Amino acid sequence: MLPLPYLRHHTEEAKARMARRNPLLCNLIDNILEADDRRRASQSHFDALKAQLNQISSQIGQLLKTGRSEEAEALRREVNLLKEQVREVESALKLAEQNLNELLTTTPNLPHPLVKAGRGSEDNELITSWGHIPEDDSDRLPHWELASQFGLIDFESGVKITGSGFPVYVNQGARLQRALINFFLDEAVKAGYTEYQPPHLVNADSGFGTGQLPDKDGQMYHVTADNLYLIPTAEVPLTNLYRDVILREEDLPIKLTAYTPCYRREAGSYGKDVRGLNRLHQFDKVEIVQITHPDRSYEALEEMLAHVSSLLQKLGLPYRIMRLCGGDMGFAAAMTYDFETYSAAQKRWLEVSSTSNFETFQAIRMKLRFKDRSGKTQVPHTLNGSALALPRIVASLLELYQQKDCILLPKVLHPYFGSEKITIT
RNA sequence: GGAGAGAUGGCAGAGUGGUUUAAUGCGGCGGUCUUGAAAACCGUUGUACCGAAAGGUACCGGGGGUUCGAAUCCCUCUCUCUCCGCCA
Repeated sequence: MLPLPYLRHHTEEAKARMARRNPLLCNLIDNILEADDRRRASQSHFDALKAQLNQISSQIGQLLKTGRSEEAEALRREVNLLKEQVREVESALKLAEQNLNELLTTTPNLPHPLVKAGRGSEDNELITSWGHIPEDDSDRLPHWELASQFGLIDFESGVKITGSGFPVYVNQGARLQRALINFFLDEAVKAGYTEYQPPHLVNADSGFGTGQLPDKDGQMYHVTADNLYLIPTAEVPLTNLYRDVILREEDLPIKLTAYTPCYRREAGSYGKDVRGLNRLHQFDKVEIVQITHPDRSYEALEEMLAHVSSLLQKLGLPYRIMRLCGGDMGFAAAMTYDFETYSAAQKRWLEVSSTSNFETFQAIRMKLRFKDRSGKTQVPHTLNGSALALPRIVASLLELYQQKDCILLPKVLHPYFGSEKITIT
């Protein structure tokens, strides 16, 4: 949710920022400000009438107490007109609040001034890249063939027991998942993140808090019998731990991490882009989340980028970092960096991490605040990033490190995997 | 799944129609005292909104209703706890 005071006092700046997402969204800001004016007028009107009514009510109380019931009776009759007015103004106020709320909750975040205007992924900015893309390559196998050759993943059984997009990891494939999860979690804990195991189902309030609802209703699996949602990312339960909380300034920054499976319906995608591990309905991911002082959130974002980079470097995977343009960013983000690793057989880049600063957008929705040292209530910034999402890492690893009869694993994984390589069994 | 109890401020816990701007205790913060600390004592201590301010309004799990007036009465929903059943 956008901060109203900022919109009021920096309207043109806000519109300029919003235009980076889509110029057509700018009039949303005017609509919000108009709705807010109407709401405030209603509020004043209501408050004044209610004050009058309260005052008379307590007068009646006093009169009754001192035995002057005739006067009380007279006042009681008089007040009916006022009461009718209150009723009308109250319903006007509720309507005004609803209007404003509807607008506020469906308006996306303002991109940071550094974010380029643009429509989609073709407008994203390349920030940096690392590692060497192999060029030999005619006989490199794609990961789904390697997975089958080495007996790592049973896609067909997944289809049978659930449906497409639900792979079954087998034997060394399952062990590799566990190795990567443990490696990522250990690295996050080393970097100061507190490890959590949150629920995989969340209620609608949590979905709303981080901005998945109402924006992405329909992309989450919904358990209708209990009105719960399967998490699309650990960001949702982790960040919502701090929903409706007032922190102290010295509590910041808060750094959280969790491994969870992620569940996404991803309706309407088919074809070669979703082959193998490219796009799944269920996948594993280690997530990192930070809650920071508003003055330090972009430092925290840099720190998170460095953390994710170090993971990829330790795995030896070539990657590049893209800063998303306004049109390609998610609903709640003010700035997003995507990490993409190179798929040596598919010869394309695969997104393995998305790391974002949401500024106050989620915190306002969640009613997350902190008291600064002077005792004033302020809104902190929230950030999160994948560190990392497993399937495309596995795809890149298999394709990059494949040999004729084995797949050599990067050194950091040896102790986790219990072996230096994946072999044919 | 069955039966019962309950939901009040950071916590505990009063309050069943009008000095409740929610008692009291604990905790927190400030002060007195002290070499320092503890104890004791004094003061202070929720959130949001409207307003330049003075001040006002709302909030006692959510929503609705009765009433001049609701934490308190009525309806409804949700959640929590206890016991039983089932169960990793």
